[in-house]
Amino acid sequence: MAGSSKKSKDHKSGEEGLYAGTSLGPQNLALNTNKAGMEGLDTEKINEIIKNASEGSRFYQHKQKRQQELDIKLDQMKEAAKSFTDKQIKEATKQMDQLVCELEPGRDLSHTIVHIDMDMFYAAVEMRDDPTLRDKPMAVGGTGMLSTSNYAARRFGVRAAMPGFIGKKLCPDLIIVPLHFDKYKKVSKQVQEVMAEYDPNFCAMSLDEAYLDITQYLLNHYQSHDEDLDMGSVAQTVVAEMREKIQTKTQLTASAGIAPNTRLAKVCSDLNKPNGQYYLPPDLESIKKFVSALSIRKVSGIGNVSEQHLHALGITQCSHLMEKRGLLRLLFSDTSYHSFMNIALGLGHSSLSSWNDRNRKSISNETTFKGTSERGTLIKITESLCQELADEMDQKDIIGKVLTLKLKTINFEIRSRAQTLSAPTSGFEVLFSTARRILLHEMNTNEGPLSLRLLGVRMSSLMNSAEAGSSRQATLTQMFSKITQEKTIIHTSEQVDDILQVDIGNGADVKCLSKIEEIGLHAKTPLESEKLQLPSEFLGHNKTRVKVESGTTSVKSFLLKNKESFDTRKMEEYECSVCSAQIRVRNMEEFNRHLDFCLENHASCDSTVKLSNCEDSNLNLLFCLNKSNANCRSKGFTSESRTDQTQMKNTRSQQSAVDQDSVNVDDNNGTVSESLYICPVCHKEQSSDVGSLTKHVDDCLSKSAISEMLKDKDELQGESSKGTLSIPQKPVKATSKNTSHLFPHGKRKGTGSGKSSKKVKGFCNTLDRYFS
DNA sequence: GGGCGATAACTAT
DNA sequence: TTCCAATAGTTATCGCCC
Repeated sequence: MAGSSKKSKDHKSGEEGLYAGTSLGPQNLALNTNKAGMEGLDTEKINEIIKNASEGSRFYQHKQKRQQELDIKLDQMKEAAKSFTDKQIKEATKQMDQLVCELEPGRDLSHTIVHIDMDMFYAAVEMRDDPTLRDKPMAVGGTGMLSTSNYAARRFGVRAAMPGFIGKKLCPDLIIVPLHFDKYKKVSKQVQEVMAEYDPNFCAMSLDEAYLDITQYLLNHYQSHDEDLDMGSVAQTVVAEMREKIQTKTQLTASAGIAPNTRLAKVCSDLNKPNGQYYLPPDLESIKKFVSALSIRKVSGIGNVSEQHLHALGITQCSHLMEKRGLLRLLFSDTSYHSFMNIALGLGHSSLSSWNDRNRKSISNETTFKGTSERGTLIKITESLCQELADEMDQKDIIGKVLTLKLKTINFEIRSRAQTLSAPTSGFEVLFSTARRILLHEMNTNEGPLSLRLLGVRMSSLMNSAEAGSSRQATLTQMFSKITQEKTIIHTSEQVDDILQVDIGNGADVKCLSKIEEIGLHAKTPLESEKLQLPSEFLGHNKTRVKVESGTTSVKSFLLKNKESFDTRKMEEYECSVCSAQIRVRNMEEFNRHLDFCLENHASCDSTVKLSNCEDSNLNLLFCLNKSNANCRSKGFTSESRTDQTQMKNTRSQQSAVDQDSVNVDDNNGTVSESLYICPVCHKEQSSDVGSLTKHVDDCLSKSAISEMLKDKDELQGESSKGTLSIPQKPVKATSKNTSHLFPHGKRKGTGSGKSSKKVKGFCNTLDRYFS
């Protein structure tokens, strides 16, 4: 990064806009020299080469645009900074002093935290295995992107996260070795074996990086025997010994930082690289001295953008954070200025337990490809991404509830579109149909053809599938047993609206449900449980939405008794601008889903009638079934009325009522190439005869279908370990596998505050990761 | 107007 | 010639509801 270069302009004045607008190109494209072995380089020359190699490209233009946007923000921030009165700054400084008083007592100097970082790990492994590479500039990766480089290459400005072709421009003799992950994993395991001797609960951050808390080790091996020992020296000896063991075992060197917390240990490990270590004594005086001289960019969590924000205020080293604390308080969000103060004070995690307890929050799969706008190709890529993601989730026993599709246009603009599924799943079918629907919607609503170079699928709101599966299984089992007992459930299409959703936590707010399968029974208090005649295991779900079936006698009587307190929403009718049908919905969200569906199907295949497998495909179908909507039918929407079967048969050639996920879709034009009928309720393949299908749908929605499901109850339990539970439209994975990895539902933290107009918007970073 | 869920966007390594 | 990844975590913002 230019910020640490002696020759770069930003060193002249922290108030200047760094490289922005200079002949060296946008600041966000400048070489980041914040890496061991990259000190004292001729950054001006290197940046010129980078600029020449990139200029004119879409990537360069994108970076320029982003930098211009950032520059505007930086200017606004500087203006705002100037506008504050002395009184305001004084007051803010006082508030920050108060914050310091609150933070300081949390300082814990009793732990000895070690950060181990393998030197140029991937490159070192390759050099070890091929001695001819040792004295030559080399990097590991591909022409697309380099993962790491050796020190000889770093002298030319070649570093990680740099495209290979730029590396070649900087150093024509650069040797690029492809990645061999299996090898790195093996070596990493060897390193971890050594670290485990010193702290069995060490926290691996990646293949080449880990934190250890050696406090207990020191106590066990040294302090308990001799209380007069200089524990600082002992810690250094122990860490040196550990590094030696690593080297003996792997023939690779490691560097280490020893400090009272993780933040400081991380900074320290970088100071004497390669093959060195740095010890920061656990006393306030040493820490304050160490931190105040520290460049802000050396702190983990402060990257390019954060650095530019701070530089704009004249803050280049950590001591400036303390000096300008009043400004920081006035300009940044609560989260940000809290983080800055923690950094300024040299605070961080002194225990690794909270890190070890971390749960995965999301899992994703993405790929970059040659830019294309071809629908079929993009759908194929999406499909393969979903398949891989589903497999990985199955392997890890995870299911998720929110699917996010990430798109990067050929101009490097990134978009993400998320959809919350009605039930957590890892099922490929749901993932793909949802991702595909989002993709098609984006393509249809984009101005002009949507050309993409990257697609990604991400699942979040994760939970452990075994855990979720067993609880859901219990719920369903309970539900079925209740149904068997009472035998009063009536499910016909007309009675779908009778399925109610009771939000007990909010005082029995009953809403009509459209989906019969979305049933989960929970009660908040014993009284509510009693009223609903729910088994005790449904207790304790605070403010949990309760979805009940009106046909269940006990529930029904409860609902009737309390009828007046329920606010049953009315359906409203809107005209769909795509299919011109009058659509009955409960809210705009439902209507939007209908619109999405119509847009997708109308645009992708005019003459082909399809039923989307979108979340509300049942709903869409039911609306149309009930309304016999001619408009829908004529506009390519599955709308055959069951009272109009003749007409439906006439449209059979139009592939009525098919589920896209289960038919062969010719992805090049989005039309259905083979006729297969899938029941939209139970998702099972049905006879290709439309009349039979219609009857089946009727049956599926009726009592007999429920009875059939009841018969399958035992089977459901028995097959739970096989995976997908075939409940209508709810591919919920119900596995009985045991796993030690628990994934409780990732609960969102409160939303950001600090909405003052003078706050710098968009300043969000991961600083707070380092504070619990 | 605060709490909260859903979604988009940003940032880091 | 090529023309800048993959993965994950956090924060911002909006809209709904009470």
